[in-house]
Amino acid sequence: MFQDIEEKLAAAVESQLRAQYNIQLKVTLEQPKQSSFGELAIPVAFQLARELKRAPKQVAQELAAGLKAIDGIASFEIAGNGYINVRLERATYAASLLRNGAGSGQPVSGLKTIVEHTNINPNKAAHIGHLRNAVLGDTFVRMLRKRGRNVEVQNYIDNTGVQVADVVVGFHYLEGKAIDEVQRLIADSAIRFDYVCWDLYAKISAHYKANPDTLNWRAETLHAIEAGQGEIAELAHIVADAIVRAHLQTMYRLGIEYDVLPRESEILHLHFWATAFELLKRRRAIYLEEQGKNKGCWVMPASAFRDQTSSAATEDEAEEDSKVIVRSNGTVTYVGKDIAYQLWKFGLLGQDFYYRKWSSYPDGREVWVTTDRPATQSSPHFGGGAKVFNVIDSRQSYLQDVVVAGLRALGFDEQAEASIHFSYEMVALSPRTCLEMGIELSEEDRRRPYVEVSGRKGLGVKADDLIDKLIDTALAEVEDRHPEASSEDRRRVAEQIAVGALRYFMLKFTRNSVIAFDFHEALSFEGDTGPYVQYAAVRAANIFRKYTERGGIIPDFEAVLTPELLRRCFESEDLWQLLLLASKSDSAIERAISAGEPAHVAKYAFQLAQSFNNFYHETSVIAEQNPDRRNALLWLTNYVRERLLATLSVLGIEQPPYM
RNA sequence: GCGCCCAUAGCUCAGCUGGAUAGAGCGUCUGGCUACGAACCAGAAGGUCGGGUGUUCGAAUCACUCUGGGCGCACCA
Repeated sequence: MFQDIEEKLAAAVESQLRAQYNIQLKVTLEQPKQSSFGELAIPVAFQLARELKRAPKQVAQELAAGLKAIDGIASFEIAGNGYINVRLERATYAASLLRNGAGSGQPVSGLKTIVEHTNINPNKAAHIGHLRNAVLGDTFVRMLRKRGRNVEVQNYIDNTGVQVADVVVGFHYLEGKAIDEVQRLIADSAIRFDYVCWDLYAKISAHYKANPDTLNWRAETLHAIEAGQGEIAELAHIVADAIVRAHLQTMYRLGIEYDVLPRESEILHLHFWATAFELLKRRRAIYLEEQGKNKGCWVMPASAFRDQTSSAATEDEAEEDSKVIVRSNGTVTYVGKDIAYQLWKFGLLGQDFYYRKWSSYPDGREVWVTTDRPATQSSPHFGGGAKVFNVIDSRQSYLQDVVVAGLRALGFDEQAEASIHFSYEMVALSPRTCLEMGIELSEEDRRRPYVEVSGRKGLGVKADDLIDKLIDTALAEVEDRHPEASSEDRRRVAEQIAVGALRYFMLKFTRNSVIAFDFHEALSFEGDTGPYVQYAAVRAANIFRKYTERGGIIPDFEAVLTPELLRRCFESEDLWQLLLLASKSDSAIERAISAGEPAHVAKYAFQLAQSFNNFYHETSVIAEQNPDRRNALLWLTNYVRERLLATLSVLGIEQPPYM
């Protein structure tokens, strides 16, 4: 809603600039420093002043005088040394919000955007680092979908890599377990298979370290997996599938769903790489190295993915920096497979996977998984996106650069531009949390600001443990506050609060700040947290519940709220500011999309909740004696509630029935 | 050695792509529950935006540099 006014105003100023000064300029609008200055500020006079070589204030005055009246805008004022501040017609604005209702998102349209996230190695339980990835990705997807983008969610499964192989080594060589024994572990509901693998992975990693000679187990296992035949390959499949199921379950606890699970095994078996390899060779994007340490490998020259400015001093150095794509033994590296996969995402590979349905979510969404056998079911069409966001932590930016360079070297410049590494910093552990968890720290680590999670060492906070702990903490509080509710009911509310707290916690930090995970902070439900926002929504809902319980009738707002009534109501600065902020929800989401920053949505939700809580405290709605004013307050409450709920749903957070 | 990221209140972080007097939350101190339930609200204290130089009407924001931290730079993924 707010965007409409912004667009109208910017367009009016731009045409005025053309008419008055014959200048073509893109006008940007700002929020005034203080709300008392008005609703919008135009700083364009500063830019103009330079070109016209005149004082900004004078230019602003001239420009403002020339601006014609715009519907919905009350006044232009000159302030500071050259701002043009804009005031809206409050009643007109409120009336348009009243007419248009809250709006219900945008219809889906346009070219496909692919968002790839989660991508956890299917060899152990998910941890908090994976949660950041999944919550960021999922929220970004929700933002895009809310604004009408056509989005496909992919969760890449590396089921043939070293990490899976290591757990298989653990079962097969270290513990001597046969397939049926492992299957019994998976089927046993009393144990968490992904937790078993978590420990086993740490165990085998330690074993390698103590007995380097046993590393040949890994090589043999990898070989068997790649060949895709025999007991070891079968075991790998069984383990990976079971872990993927566990991961999807963990993520579903947070409301995270996927459309398709592309697997590395299919990239291998359907020979995606062979196709990509031919392309790369034909376009001379890679070449066969004939000397140096990379002799016998197919490599991509460093010049393809490094800045030209930082070119190596000598050719030898350039060779050192080039990236091996195919090893001297003929096997392809991870990056090579990733180039093939990225090509497929854009529909550039010229071949496709087969698919079978993996499962369905309660809301009806289906997840499909790739297979190497012709399908028996007809599936949706996957891949072929126009834009691709890869949610991958920033430590892999070098590899992402190589993938993009691969596209560019093949002449797919447009797709290279449309390949976005949606990067984020890692989640580490605060030293305090390490101590709480009984993790021993060296003197050096203790002084660090944070300690890195390590799957190999089994060092980290498991996602499900954290969720369980959050639920327990919330449940204790809910039981205390609502002894009258049934225990299943309280459990459900505690779960909603836990998810709200966790998702918000993962989103409140901007992407490039390292999260030093701290239990004390993550388990907090006060202040800048998800439950704070949920609480505001619950309070708004309570007003309506209490009002109708006491026999109040909710009027037809459009019929009873006259322009005069709206004008009087929003003469109050506080009420007006609340309405205004609520009306900015879509524009907040749109801005967050262009900034690629889900944290902005979380911040907005918090501000709106804060503003509403203030209103809630200051203004009595139900007890308001004047029926006209009461109706206006009820409408305002309802409007804010709808915007708050819409924003929460973009964050993947629900409003509990009570708190 | 090369590349990327970070440094803002005691702590954890925002700061809308260069704009007006730098903001939140936590913590500390003070005050507010007859209920639209205080997981809340109000107020106070707290800052040389790591240091320096530059760019211009204007810098937390851009450039350069220094300091201190983090992460990458495999024929692992």
